[in-house]
Amino acid sequence: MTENDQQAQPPATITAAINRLDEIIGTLPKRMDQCATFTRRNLHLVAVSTVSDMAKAAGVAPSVYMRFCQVFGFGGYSDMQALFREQYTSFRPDYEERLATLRSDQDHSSGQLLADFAEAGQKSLISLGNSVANDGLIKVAEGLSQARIVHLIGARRAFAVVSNMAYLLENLDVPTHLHTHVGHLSNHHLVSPEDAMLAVTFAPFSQTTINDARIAAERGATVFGLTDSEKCPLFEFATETLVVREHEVAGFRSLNASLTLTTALSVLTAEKRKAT
Amino acid sequence: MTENDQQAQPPATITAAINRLDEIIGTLPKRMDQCATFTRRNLHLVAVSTVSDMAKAAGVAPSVYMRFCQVFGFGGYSDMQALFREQYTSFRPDYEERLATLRSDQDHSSGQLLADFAEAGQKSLISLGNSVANDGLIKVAEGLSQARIVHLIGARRAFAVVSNMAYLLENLDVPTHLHTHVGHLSNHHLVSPEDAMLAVTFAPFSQTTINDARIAAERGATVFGLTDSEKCPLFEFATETLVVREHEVAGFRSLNASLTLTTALSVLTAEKRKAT
DNA sequence: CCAAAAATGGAACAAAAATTCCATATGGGA
DNA sequence: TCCCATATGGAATTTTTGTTCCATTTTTGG
Repeated sequence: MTENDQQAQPPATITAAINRLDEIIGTLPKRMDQCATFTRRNLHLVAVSTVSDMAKAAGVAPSVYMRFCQVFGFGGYSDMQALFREQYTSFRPDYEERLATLRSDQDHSSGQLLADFAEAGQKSLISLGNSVANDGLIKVAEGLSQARIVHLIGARRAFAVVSNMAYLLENLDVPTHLHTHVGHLSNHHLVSPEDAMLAVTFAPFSQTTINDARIAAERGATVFGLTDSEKCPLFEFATETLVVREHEVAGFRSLNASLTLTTALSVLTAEKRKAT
Repeated sequence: MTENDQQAQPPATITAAINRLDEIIGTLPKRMDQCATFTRRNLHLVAVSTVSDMAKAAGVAPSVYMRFCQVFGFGGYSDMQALFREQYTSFRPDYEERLATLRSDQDHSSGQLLADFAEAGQKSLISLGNSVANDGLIKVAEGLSQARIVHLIGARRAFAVVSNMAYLLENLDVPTHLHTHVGHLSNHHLVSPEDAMLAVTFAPFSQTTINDARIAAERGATVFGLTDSEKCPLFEFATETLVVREHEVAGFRSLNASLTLTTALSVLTAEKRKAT
């Protein structure tokens, strides 16, 4: 009634909550401010934590955190948590409706598609863990780490894989050359016997990639391969070829396993390189 | 003792849990199978739901869902939930520690590193289920499908994402231009008001990407964004900006969620385009 | 430096959730 | 068809969590 009542209505959205937090931080008593600051920095924890968890993490008593929720405008912790949990569930069709979807299995229009791709990605990552790639992975990392320059080549679907690896290796201070064929320059002369190449190609295999890899091998470089099939021509001349199995949705293969593998490979390579 | 005891030890990782789910689906009694199937498709809900929520959503009694958790190998729902909540909290406390581990530890040179990255990928894909608002995805797909040309731009880490999307869209017969700055040509004149652009940039944001996107917006094109932070400058002028949360291992963020999202987005865009 | 007001932390209490139990239903072999 | 093993759903129980209360401490203004 006076004028400075603690905000009566609670924030209706996460954005509003963040704004309000930024407003009140600094204006609160010590312990309450700890609550506000901690919460501001760990918004993602609210949805999955209990009051005691939050209070303990913020370094205050549960009752203080409780009161903080009220000053914040909520009825209590449960109300505040509800807001943060909402985002995980609200935009989705109702539970019952989802169940129907789950049965009919025909709906491809909305989030089902995204969920399907996510599922395919998950399966790819499981296969990756189960596959025997580990031995080979070490060998390839070893080989790449000893190279003067690491040459990366991959076309079409494989290009995202090699370009990501080029980015990682550059950040890890490993001399890298990403072959792109810009201006139809093939850069074969760049490859020397002290170098190593990683060629990535998935079925149906890119003739250009195979050719370039073969030429690199002929020039004396160590060639490694990454593919999704035992029939890959790289097996004919590559020192070591890794095979990843990607799952697919309606003909669209994911890249999750390949990217995860090459990320690990990049880090391993950089580590081995520093170790020598 | 006989031979077919229900698995005694619970899955220790998300990957193991998904794997085990895929194994047992189909082998369980009707209601239990509903639990398994629903959970498999809604992994992201476990962390923020109660048993009753999950049971109701799966269309079974809470006690059945409870028993499902036990057959699954967990002591109860709480245990299972703990595994899924871990991902929200685990990376908080000792990020430093993990980095140190990465440097010192030798035995991760085996498959541990790969397993860690795979695990991070799984978590990213689960988060994808709740971090991206479904209607945002639809809006972007809608916008891209109506464009004369789809312009894609992304630098550094984001480049793999846009180059993959360019590959997909091309195969789906959607006119696409991937901006690459080869020869320092910026191609601004290519962008017309009938076009749409998808700009991808992750923190710390690429100034070039932001600039090009802003210029495209000024030229009248519809600009959409994909990023990993609410602070992304794209929010200032983009029509719609999607946010994905990627998990990381020792500072290396995965790209799984982003790639999965853009794959779904590509397919959706192509579908909508054909529908008109 | 003192008194009043505000803030704090712990313990008590209430609400909600997880978990178990048991009576009933269901399905598969004799 | 009947019986037995197994599955199921709802209600009872236990545990955990949210919330409030109050004595003690700290801060603020005179």
